[in-house]
Amino acid sequence: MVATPEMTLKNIPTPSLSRLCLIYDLCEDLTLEGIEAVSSSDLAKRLGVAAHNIRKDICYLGEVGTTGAGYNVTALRNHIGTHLMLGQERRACVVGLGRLGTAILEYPRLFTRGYKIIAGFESSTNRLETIHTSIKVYPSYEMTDIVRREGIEIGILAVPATAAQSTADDLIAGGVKGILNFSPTVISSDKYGIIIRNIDLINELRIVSTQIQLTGAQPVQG
Amino acid sequence: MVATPEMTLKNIPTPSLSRLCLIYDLCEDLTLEGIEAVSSSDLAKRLGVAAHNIRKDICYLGEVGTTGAGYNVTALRNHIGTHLMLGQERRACVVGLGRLGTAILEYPRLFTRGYKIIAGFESSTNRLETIHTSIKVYPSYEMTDIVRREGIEIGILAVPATAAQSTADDLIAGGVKGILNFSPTVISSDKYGIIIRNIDLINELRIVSTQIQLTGAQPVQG
DNA sequence: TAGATTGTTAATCGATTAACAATC
DNA sequence: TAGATTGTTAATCGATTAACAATC
Repeated sequence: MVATPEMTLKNIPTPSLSRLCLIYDLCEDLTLEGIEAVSSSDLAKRLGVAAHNIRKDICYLGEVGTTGAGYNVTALRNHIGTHLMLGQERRACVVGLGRLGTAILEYPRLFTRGYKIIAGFESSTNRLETIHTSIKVYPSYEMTDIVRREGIEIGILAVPATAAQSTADDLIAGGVKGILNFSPTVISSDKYGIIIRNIDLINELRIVSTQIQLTGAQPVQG
Repeated sequence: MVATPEMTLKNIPTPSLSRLCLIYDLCEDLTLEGIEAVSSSDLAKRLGVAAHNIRKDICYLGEVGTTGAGYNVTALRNHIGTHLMLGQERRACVVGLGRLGTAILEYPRLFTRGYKIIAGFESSTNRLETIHTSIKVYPSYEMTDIVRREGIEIGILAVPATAAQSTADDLIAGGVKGILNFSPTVISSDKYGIIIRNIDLINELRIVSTQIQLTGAQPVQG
């Protein structure tokens, strides 16, 4: 790619960003499988998208492939990792240690993929006492302080809907830069530069349900 | 909305569909809070989007509001529920009963929002013996048969990456129409009418990480 | 060389935003 | 009435798809 001054990484569409992250992780798997070279159509097949879509995504980060011969897996991974700064360890915490929260707290893949869970937080002290894990857990009122002290960048939220927004505010007060919210309500922040992603299990199921209806049977008349 | 023959529900963009499902659930919460009327800007504020976006979404389903007075919460919920057929009970199963799978299996909100978990499946018989729940659990080799017999429409996948695609194929062989995949790999189906949504925890964290970088510090030079 | 495959521009498609007439 | 707010069209913005020259 010929560098154009107006063209910065900030212009990369979020869907492209998501796919680039998937490619980054896929490259690690490919290396473990002993595969050293891939084409855009190989990657496309694995990710269920079109090959030109993949090429366009990679193209946002500049040239890395070889015309006629595809991509070297290691080079491609390094290329994406460098540009999107995915190589560095990220410090995170989990808030809300119910079933979902504890499942995330001890998910081994987090560590192997560069996410270090520094702490867990739970507002119920009774509940807190029943949790046995190698990761340190604290009552929620200590959250803002500990987040600041430990330099935690990302908060993973798994609290009830009613607590979600105030918990998010506390995390942001402690200095987190991003929140991945699994609580069943949309949270937001007006503060500049805070990244929030809302993932609601029920809503994901609802989307699947409606798409089943809409692609299957005839739609109801309006 | 004046009905146009070309305009079917199939044309609704997926992001709009997602927001409509959120509004549907939000209406239930509003009713519980005793709120009977909302404007598009009220809804927009709660969902963190623009008000005209909300109006446009609702507009896909036809008129339901009152010019100058907003929407009746109950009427709006019924309107969305009827058109997207969200009112009916949906039969689902969970495959892969590790920490995440069991957390989903017993998530109480599923039932209250219309999703009935009929069964859980796990390939390890040792693991299967340790699970104590009111929901019936089975070894995975029985999955295709039970899915067919019980008329299960949606499969929720929480298995390791290596097992994900073959497990999905078994679910589809049993007749599921949709799959919500939390396994850390993208799954797909060529079969017409099968809806698949892939949600990868690590990738969601990666998207947050990259967006933190891209909005925060200056981007690296390419 | 011939076949394969990237990088990149242009064209198309899709989604959001703006704007405002209608009207409660 | 005056202020508020919907429904809907048109305009803009964003993302995907098509196409192909370059070249390994």
